[in-house]
Amino acid sequence: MHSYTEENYLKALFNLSAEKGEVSPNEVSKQLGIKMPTVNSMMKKLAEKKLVIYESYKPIRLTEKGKKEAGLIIRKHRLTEMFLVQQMGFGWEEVHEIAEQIEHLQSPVFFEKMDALLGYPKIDPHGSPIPDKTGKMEWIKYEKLSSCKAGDTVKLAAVIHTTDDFLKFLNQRGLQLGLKLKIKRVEKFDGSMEVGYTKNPSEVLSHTVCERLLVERV
Amino acid sequence: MHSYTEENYLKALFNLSAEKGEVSPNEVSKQLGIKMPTVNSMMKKLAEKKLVIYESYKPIRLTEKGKKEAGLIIRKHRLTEMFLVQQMGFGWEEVHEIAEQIEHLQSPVFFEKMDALLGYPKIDPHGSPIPDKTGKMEWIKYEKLSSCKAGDTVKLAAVIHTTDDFLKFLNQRGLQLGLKLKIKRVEKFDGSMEVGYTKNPSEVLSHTVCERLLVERV
DNA sequence: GTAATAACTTAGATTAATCTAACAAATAAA
DNA sequence: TTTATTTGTTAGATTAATCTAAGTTATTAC
Repeated sequence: MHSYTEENYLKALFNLSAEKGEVSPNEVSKQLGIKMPTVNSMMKKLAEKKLVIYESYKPIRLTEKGKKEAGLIIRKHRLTEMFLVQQMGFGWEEVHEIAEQIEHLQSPVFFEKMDALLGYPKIDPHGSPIPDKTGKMEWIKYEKLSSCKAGDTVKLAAVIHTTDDFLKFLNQRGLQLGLKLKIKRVEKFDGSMEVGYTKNPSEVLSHTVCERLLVERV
Repeated sequence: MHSYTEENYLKALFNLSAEKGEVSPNEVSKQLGIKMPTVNSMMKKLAEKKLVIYESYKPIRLTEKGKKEAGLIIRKHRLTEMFLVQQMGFGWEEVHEIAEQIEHLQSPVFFEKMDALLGYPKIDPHGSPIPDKTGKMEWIKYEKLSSCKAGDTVKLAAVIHTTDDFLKFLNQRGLQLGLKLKIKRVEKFDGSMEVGYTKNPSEVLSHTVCERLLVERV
């Protein structure tokens, strides 16, 4: 359908515009590590194909068609991550790079098989929602750990900004999805938190970390 | 390392030159569905990279380096086919197309994991040997069914020229690897054979089919 | 052994995706 | 509000992979 390259732009646009619904060429350029003039001409091309709405000096917006296409690529990415973890035994910090490649495969049966083998999962190994077959995706309304208070007990539901380093950091501390955390103390001046959980009665997490952990109340 | 395109040329060269050790540009052109001038310039490029030996109006030969690279791609292809059949439940007629894409992924860990999960298989689902980690591959010396005689009992060991149609033909007749066949009759004038096996006491196979089935004596 | 055919090569054009250099517009700072 | 900075655009070049058209070399057929 679309080229490998176009798919990567669509994905970047989808992720970057998630909050505001629009992105600047500059952001896309930085995200993909591609120079602005290249982004510019690609946006013209995607606009031709009715995947984005784009006018000079105005922000870029995905069309409905563009959102759908992007959602379907992200679906393939997240299904793949789930497959790599659940069926192949990879760690959650290892799967992103592989999924970046597999997401571009053109083979509906392959992804349908994955989906079926996994029992039609709704989330990926990091707790991010897997878009449905129409490309639509919805985040469950989790709270950030950073917005919780001392005394709260919560369950780790998702991780955002999942770089390999961050995931390894969590691995080292035995922090995984589903883990029940008791918030023991919140440091006012820097927002760091002391939490306790099964394997570790006292762990201090920086504000930056707490901002990246999404939790459910228990 | 090499581009997707280069990899496809290497694979084609490997397969086409398997018997004689050399190929003509014309054969490559037909195999890949690419016009001769394109093949010509790609051969110059691969010669630059020391992957092939090529001089005008002479046949093309892979260098040792070229054979190794090609072998490693075929390794990835066949490991993938095995994975798709054994771990994901695909039929042997469905896997080629998917493997054509996955073989180009750049992720050693991914293929190592596959290999391990499969128990380091030596053959793919069609009985073709999987090259080792150095790209080397050896065919076990099977016999063609067509070279057997009435009264022989053999075991189906591999299938060659495995088009989807042919594999579906075999599926319909319950012919699968490992199956024990008794040769009941060989028709002299057209080389067709009547064979019997568990599910089917009498099946007539054309000479063309018998040429594509490799067997071991039992 | 020449002529016809097939195979091969060269030359030059095209498309996709990228870049740099230079210019234009919008935003931020003074 | 003028200037400086950042952001965005245009123009033109580059590389990889392809093509068509035209010419060249081998091979096959007579």
